[in-house]
Amino acid sequence: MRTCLEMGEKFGELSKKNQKITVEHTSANPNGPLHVGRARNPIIGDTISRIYTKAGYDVETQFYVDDIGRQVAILSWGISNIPESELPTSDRKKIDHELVRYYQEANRRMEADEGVADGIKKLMKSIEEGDENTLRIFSENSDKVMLGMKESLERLNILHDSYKTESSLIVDCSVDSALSKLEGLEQCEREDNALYFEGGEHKIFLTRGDGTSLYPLRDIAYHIWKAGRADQLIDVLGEDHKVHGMFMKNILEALGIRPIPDIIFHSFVSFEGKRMSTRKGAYVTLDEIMDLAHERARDEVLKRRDDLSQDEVEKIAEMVGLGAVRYNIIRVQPEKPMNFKWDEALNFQGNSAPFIQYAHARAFSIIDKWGGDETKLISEADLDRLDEEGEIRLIKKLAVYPIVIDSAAGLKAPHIIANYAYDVSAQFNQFYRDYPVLKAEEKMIERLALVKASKNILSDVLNILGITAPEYM
RNA sequence: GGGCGUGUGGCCUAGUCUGGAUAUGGCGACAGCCUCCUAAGCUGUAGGCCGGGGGUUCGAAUCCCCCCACGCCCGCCA
Repeated sequence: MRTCLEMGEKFGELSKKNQKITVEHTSANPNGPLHVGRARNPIIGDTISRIYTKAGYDVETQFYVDDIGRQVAILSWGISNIPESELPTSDRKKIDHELVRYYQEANRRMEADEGVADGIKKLMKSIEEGDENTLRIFSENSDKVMLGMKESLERLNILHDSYKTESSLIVDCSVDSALSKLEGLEQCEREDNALYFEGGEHKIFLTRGDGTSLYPLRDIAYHIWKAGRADQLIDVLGEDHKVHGMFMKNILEALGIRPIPDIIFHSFVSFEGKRMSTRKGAYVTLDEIMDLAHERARDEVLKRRDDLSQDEVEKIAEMVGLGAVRYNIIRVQPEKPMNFKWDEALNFQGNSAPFIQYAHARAFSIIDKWGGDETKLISEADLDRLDEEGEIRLIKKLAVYPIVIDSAAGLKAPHIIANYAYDVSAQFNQFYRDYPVLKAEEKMIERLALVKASKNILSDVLNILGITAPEYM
């Protein structure tokens, strides 16, 4: 515990590894707003990045933008061919919400009308032929939707360090160079001039018969590119990419590329038993749930505080509401299926973010009321005097923090951090109930030191979860 | 049909890699606790043949085999 106090926020930080890790996450098709089904990916990716940073690695997070794929082609066709007057009104004034209407309507028309399908095919073809005008249109549309997604992610405290567009891999010939490497592989063969990789009983097609690239090839090019810039790669992918991921690793291995990515697969968040779909418009958007969480949190704040300014109320509502959303998703192992339920996502009690935030606020409040010199706690406290059961239990809980970081990183299991945060909070709340601090007959300094150490860890662990630690709530 | 994953009280969940003693918590329900540092808290009660069956073992939620249910994938889409 002395170490914990002396190190402050640095406690739990593992030795510097001098290793660069690139974490790829989110990488959602820029065709519309992020929905809750997709939100699991960025939350896992961002948390794992923060865990690795804490574990001593140099982490870069990256969003792989599919700006030339079919989804953007459909979106672009819609934007160029459908007048806004033929669309339903947008559910909110936000660029990704507005543009997704074109995507959805284009999908509808594509199914009903072969001419539309052909139009979209034509777009795909010209992008593959390197038509600069089409590329410009695609990137513009993709950028616009990305703007909206970034805004949503930022609100959730998720920022990518870099973005890599698929088109850039074609333009700089990374795809061509990957292709020539692959052609030399004995597992690669051609069928009607289309190159494929033979893996078990599966054929993974890398190019079309006309020589244009397919997603697996471009993804390999991307990973070769990434491998040249990092010591370790982590990808966060949905479970629908399992086969793809496995073959990509095999292919990279066959090419002798290193590092091979470690892939964290997560299952989807379904809604009312069904998978969410951007195309069909069957989803709850991330924006929607963030707004609702904020509102719910505001109600809760107002229920118990009448002494705060409106500004303060809104600030707390944002911290608490969004914390609840992030926590609810990260607390469960990635591979477990989740069924989205409003009352769980907006749960503010028990195993939830507000519970942890509340413990932090309590700890902060004690230190704040005391108002002394915190640095003195380290030198003046005789920590051996903290020998009562509840004190010892809390100290032990705090002490394992570095081990928790290490195993969460090693197992690539962000939910371990969430569970730990809950455990510390529960233990702190029991300590809070059983042992007076400021009114302690003796041991006040010692207990203050323990409160301070708890507060440090709580705020640090919340930070790893990307959740704000409030000073009061 | 094949591959991968998931299955733990009414609901959600930890533990499964690395087997160990009465299986972890939460929500909900019920019963309590604010003259005392924030009750978004705390305490107690009820609720579980750990999907089913077989096996390995002194010992299995955990390892092996079979089966069942659910999800994802099985395109010259991504």
